[in-house]
Amino acid sequence: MSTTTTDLSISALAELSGVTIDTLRYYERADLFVRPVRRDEAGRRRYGERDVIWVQFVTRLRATGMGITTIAEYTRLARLGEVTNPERLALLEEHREHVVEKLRETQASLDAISYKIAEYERKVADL
Amino acid sequence: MSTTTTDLSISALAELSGVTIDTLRYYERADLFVRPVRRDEAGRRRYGERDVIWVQFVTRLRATGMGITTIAEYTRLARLGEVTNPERLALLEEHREHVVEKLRETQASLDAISYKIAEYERKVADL
DNA sequence: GCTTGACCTGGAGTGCACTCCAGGGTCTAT
DNA sequence: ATAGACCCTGGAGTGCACTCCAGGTCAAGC
Repeated sequence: MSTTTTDLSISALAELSGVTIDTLRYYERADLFVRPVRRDEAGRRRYGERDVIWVQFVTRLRATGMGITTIAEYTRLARLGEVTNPERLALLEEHREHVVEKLRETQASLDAISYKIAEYERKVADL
Repeated sequence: MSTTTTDLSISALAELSGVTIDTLRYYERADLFVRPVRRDEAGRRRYGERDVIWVQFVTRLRATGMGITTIAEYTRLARLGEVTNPERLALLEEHREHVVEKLRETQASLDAISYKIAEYERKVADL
């Protein structure tokens, strides 16, 4: 048995996660990995299973609008270990509130747009 | 009775619509008004009721992620009159699809985050 | 042994939607 | 008639999240 279950190149992780190679490198520079990304003998990045899971979660955070610096802060806490669980919890809870609120607003705007669409449908049909 | 029901200064419209003065001027440059914004004798902008309604709708479109150029296209169609109703309808319907899809994705990501929050709650409680 | 392809680095460039600025005009109240 | 508030213009600057680039290394296949 090997110490790392998975062992992906950057292009493999890119394909798997839907994040581009450039963005993966950018995330690394922005300190969004909990621990330094492993390298092979030639200096190429090798990602393990935990990296895959991490990137997927980062993607969730991004998809809900969390900024890079906030994710970096979350990552920093994760690096410090279990003691920071309460802080990480608080951070995620606050983010969730933002997202829920944003969803509400988007839904409200969508309703207004749908109303407008209904108007157009009526007008177009009446021709 | 006057020909214009409302007659707002740019700061009044800004306050009313929640859009900054600079952004209102920016929207004007970007051609997001159906017809030229009226000016008083001194060259200052005067907004009527239709402008208010229009800006509010533009805000809905922005809030749901429609880009400035697409709104400009929608505006261009509006300028051409009722004949473009079918095109405007199509444009809004396509946008609605995008938004609905985006909402779905955001909700899915939010679910993943909520799951993570539940994990943290469990861990923090178990201490 | 040489090409091909994947990868590396630091740094520059991009697109978007604002947001700010300098320098100037005008209206109102004191 | 002077101060202060509000508005004007063209253009520059900002923040964010990528995205691209030049120039180079390295391993594998022909």
